Amino acid sequence: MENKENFEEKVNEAEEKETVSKNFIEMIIDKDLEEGKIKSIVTRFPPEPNGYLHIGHAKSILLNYGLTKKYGGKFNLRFDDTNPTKEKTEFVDSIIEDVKWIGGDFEDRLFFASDYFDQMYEAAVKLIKKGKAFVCDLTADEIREYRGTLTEPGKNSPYRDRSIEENLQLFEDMKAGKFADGSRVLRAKIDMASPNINMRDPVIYRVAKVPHHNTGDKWCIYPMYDFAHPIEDAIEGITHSICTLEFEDHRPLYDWVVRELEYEIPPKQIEFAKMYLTNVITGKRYIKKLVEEGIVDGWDDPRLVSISALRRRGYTPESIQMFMELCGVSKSQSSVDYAMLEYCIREDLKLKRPRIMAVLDPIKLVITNYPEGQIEHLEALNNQENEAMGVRQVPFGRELYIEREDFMIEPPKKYFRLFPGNEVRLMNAYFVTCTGYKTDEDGNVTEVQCTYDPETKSGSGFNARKVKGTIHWVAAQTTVKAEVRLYENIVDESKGVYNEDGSLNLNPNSITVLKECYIEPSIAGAKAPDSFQFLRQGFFCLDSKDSTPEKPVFNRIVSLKSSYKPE
RNA sequence: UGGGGUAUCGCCAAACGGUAAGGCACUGGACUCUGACUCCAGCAUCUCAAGGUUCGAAUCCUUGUACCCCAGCCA
Repeated sequence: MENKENFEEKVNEAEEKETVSKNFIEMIIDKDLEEGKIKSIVTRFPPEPNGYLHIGHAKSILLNYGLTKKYGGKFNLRFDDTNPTKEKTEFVDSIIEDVKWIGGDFEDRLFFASDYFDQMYEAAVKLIKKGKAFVCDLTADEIREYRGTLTEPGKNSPYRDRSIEENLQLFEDMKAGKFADGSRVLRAKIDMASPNINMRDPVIYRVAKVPHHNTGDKWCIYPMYDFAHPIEDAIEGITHSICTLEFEDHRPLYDWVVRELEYEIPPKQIEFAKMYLTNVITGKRYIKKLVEEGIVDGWDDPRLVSISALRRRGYTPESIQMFMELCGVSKSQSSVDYAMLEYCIREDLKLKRPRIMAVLDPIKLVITNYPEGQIEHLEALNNQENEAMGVRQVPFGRELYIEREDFMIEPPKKYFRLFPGNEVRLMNAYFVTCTGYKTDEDGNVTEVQCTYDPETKSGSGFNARKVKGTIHWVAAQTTVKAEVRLYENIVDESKGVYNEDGSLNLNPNSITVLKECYIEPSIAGAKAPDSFQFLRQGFFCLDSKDSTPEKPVFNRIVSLKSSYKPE
């Protein structure tokens, strides 16, 4: 009796543990919903169009979008384009493409902060009228001096006590273009002695006679992030404005703006820790340099982790979504092992992609007892773990190519592949026994000779004897020639990311280009972004930039795991 | 030496006062027409440290320590 109860208790406990725990943001949302503060959630991804999106942005997109999927809310894409000196339409287009590709479905809710400039201007006027903002004539340097330091309070601007009327007039003049860039700014009137530097009368509007990618020359004054962002959020009815940790100090200012502007449903800023990945380069300065020096092939070089690079490398949106799910969300700064990303792409692709044979470093194998000129078509499963993917015919003949590393003249212990006298299985074909080999004058193996046993044909059910090794191959006559690019991490953290002089300690083997690879003919007709498992080697995709039907180029997305250790 | 954060396995990360989930990585073993996959087993007597409160502390209190962010008219 007692035992039975214990057992049931344990079962219940186990069931409880099945429920996935919520992250801290979901707890906040649950609470807000429960308390009736909001009826449903609205989130947003607010990039500034000043560059390409990378894996860190992917986390933000998927976090914000994922929350609205979970809670049945709405997700907006909003360009935070309040500084025309840094922004370009080119980036708007690439960001939209990347957000869609990664799976952030904003439906028809594509917005621009710049579309709210009128409302922001009105908001600024409202602050002035409340005596909560003033026009300041101090220069940028003077403002910095007046601001004080981390440990010393600042002091009030001499212009802080201008009358509301004068401020109103001056601000209107700023808008009318009567003042040069940098000559005057609008500042919030808060507290120059605040221990939080962001609260020391922050600048909220500046003059910049620069055309804007969206509003053209309509404006010559532009709002600052700290002022604009809460307004953008409020206008769109954002309930949870999720950003990264470095904005924690800005939250009091965010809340101040929301309060002074008296929004009915105040948006709430929540900060989470950025995603960092091991063994990758994300710094713009470094990437720019790598591009300029020709070390990488642009911002979408497959060794980089911009979204376009990941896409070109063969990562799928699903794999990246799985990755973000696995990583979780928290407030502790962390760096996720790149191996976790690799796990996700293998996991996503393993049942979805055909598994075919490709020889990357070919060496000829001649089956001396196989009829010359004969070509036989052998049936092969496209994916032995997913039979729905069907079968294909693979041509087999007397002359094949096998992987150079699958043959050794003098094998070490536990080497299961081909060596003189040893029998292995040619995958999808026959058992072959090595009978000899040829070398050139330097002793390099140029050809391996075997005999085959017709009884051992794949699928025949032959089981009179077994072999330890199975190797892949392609028939020499029908092969498709391709270039294959093998990638490794661009830096190795265990060896140090930086040299003593501050330059990057690059992995010299981050790319290996193999020009003469042979692939089974079923590959013909494939085009980017198609991807495949090359049996025993890894997952590969056609390169979207360089591959052509005449000269296919493959990128290695990720290798297969291997417990084989040579020696 | 101001303010704001964060510290739980090699790496992520749960646990919300009831006796340290899970994933990745790694290590064994089984299976195998991929040295893959899958399966099975192992992997924190302990939560930055030291005190304290409590029947009971990763969770509360005290005092420290380490790391991250902030002094743009950038976002």
